[in-house]
Amino acid sequence: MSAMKIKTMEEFASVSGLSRPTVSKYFFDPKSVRQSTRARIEEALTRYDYRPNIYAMNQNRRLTRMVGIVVPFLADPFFAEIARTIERRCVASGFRPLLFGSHGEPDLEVEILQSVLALKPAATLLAPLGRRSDKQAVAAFCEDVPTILFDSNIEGLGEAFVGSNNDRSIGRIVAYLCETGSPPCFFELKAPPNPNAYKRRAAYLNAMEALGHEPHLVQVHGEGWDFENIGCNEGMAAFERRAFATDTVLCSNDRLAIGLLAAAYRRGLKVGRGEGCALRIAGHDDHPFSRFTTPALTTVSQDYEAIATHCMEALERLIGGGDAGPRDTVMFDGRLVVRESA
Amino acid sequence: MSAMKIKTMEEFASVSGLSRPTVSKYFFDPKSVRQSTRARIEEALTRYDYRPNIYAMNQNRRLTRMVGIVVPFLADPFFAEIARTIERRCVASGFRPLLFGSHGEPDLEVEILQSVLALKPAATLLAPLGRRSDKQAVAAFCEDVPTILFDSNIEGLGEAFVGSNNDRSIGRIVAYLCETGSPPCFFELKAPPNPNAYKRRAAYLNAMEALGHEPHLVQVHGEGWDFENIGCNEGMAAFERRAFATDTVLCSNDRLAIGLLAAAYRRGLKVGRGEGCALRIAGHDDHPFSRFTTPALTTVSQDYEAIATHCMEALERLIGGGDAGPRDTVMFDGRLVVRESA
DNA sequence: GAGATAATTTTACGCGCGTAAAATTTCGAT
DNA sequence: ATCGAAATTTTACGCGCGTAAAATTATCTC
Repeated sequence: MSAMKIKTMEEFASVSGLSRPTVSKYFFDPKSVRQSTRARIEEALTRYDYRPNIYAMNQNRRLTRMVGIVVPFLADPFFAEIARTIERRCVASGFRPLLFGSHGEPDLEVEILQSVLALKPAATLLAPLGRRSDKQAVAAFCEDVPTILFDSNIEGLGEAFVGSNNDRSIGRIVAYLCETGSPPCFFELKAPPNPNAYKRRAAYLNAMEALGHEPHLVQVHGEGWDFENIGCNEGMAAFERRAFATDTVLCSNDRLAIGLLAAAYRRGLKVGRGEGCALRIAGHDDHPFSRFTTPALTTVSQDYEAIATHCMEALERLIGGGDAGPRDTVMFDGRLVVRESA
Repeated sequence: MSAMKIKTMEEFASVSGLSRPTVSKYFFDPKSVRQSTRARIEEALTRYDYRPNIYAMNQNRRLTRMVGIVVPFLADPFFAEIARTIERRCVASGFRPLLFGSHGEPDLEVEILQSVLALKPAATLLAPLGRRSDKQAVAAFCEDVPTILFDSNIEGLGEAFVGSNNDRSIGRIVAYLCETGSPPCFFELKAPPNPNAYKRRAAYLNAMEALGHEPHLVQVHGEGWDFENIGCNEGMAAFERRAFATDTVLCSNDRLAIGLLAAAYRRGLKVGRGEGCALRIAGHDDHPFSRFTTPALTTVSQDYEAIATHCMEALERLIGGGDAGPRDTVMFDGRLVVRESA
């Protein structure tokens, strides 16, 4: 490796004895230059470690291989996990993912979309904030960048939506809970940030009605994404005021359930479905750590791999095929994961 | 808002009746143009929603306000949390953070550093993979970009290191555990990915020796960052073979502890320091979810806020002051967080 | 109101790279 | 060895923007 630092493609072309555009062609597709030319470039590459500036490339390439991935909250393990899965798939398909978290803030989401736009990505996978999103700004972004929505849908926006069928997954776990014990109450935020929560509430009400049980919503106050904390504190308060009409609680998501589990423990309530248990608690999402709660959390697994796979398929179709076709909406069924807590 | 879409600064300058460089000056510093000019631009800004392309800006600006933040694994809540804290501080100080996770892969870390370099960031905050990092590549990066290492140190690299004093925090919790019950065994990976783990092991051995107790390392096999899983499975096996010489276990980090907590539960071992408890378990880091385990995890809190604050201070000093000064190393003391598990 | 000086804007060029069109080279067929 | 088509490389220009230097405009004196 030579000591001389090569910073630009011009310099690198010069030391390989070629013109810059030829080198540029090589970096776009090594097979697009003559074999002997390729050998010269690759020989130079062993002597100097040069790599093209990706942002300068993106500025000019008609089509980049960049993919923007935007999620509402990266410190939420659910989103961290799904983002990780999608990122891996992107890399495997030869794309360059760039991950952003909106920190739950609509303004930041808009700003992120602006800077994703500046990247000229081939496409973007967006899990919008949802209710709080600046819909106009998101719509404007979708005009300019082929966008696939995931996790939470904003009707009519983007080329596709990939998510989970809350209706069916909540229906399934409600049915399971009713079959194996008393019908569940539903523990949730009164004004949740994520639209899925609304779908789940509706799904719970439907499912209970269909099974002929009276629904019990236990709605607690709380803002933001600090779900475990809300679940724990508000759960304690709910126990205090005997808010749960039955001994079974279905939580709107696993993070609330983890909080409620902690609250139950503090109240001395044994959770589970065995002998001597005072309470059953279930969640939704199959959060990466739900397997390790004590007791392990019964939940509905969102199919991370299937969602990621379908996102990538939709993405490749979007990039490959010229005609967009109608906006397609795919919702995967959750898988009931019976563990110890319910 | 006019229907016409403004894409470039040229276009925007044209509709504001000015030349592009004037507009460029405005966006660098609104006060740098005449008051009347500024008014014209801002009036135009209300009619057209134009924003400069940040990547094109970065390509040319002598100094950008970009800050690269690189962590080894974003799906680890510890890193997600510290990254979030630092990101917030960056935004508050008027920087534009760009967050990357290496997915535990040295190759990806190198690639990320390459693309961070292309961003021409004002500085970079890097939590390196550590043991598995390509040290040469990291060193080359540090030559080109003012870099502050955090969480895990690579001696001599970067302008500063900000982290936790493992020696003192492990010393503190070992002392606490010894005072309040039997001396702890130390539960860890045999070949951990993160260098802090080695420091903690050494600190444990030191602390035990200083207190006149015989140390007991329980080292388990496992690769990667799936710590809860390793902690649970290997913890089960360790219980099986009675690997823990005492009834107290200090885990190398909270994620292992969360796994071990799950293993103990499955074995029917009651964890805590009260009556009828079979085992005490403690961790290290004060992982965001450690408050919500059952029982709540006794641990040592890393001072996220202090680390983030000092990172930003070092960053501003680095950018502001011309002379770098000697590499400064700051290590914050952890805070003993006594909860229920030990 | 003319001339000098300071503040501001514009011109001209550059950043690192992509890409269409022109120029060159290569290669097979004669 | 010669010609022509195809493959390849180079020339020339553009992307969206920053910035130094030149040109313009505003401000101040007398």
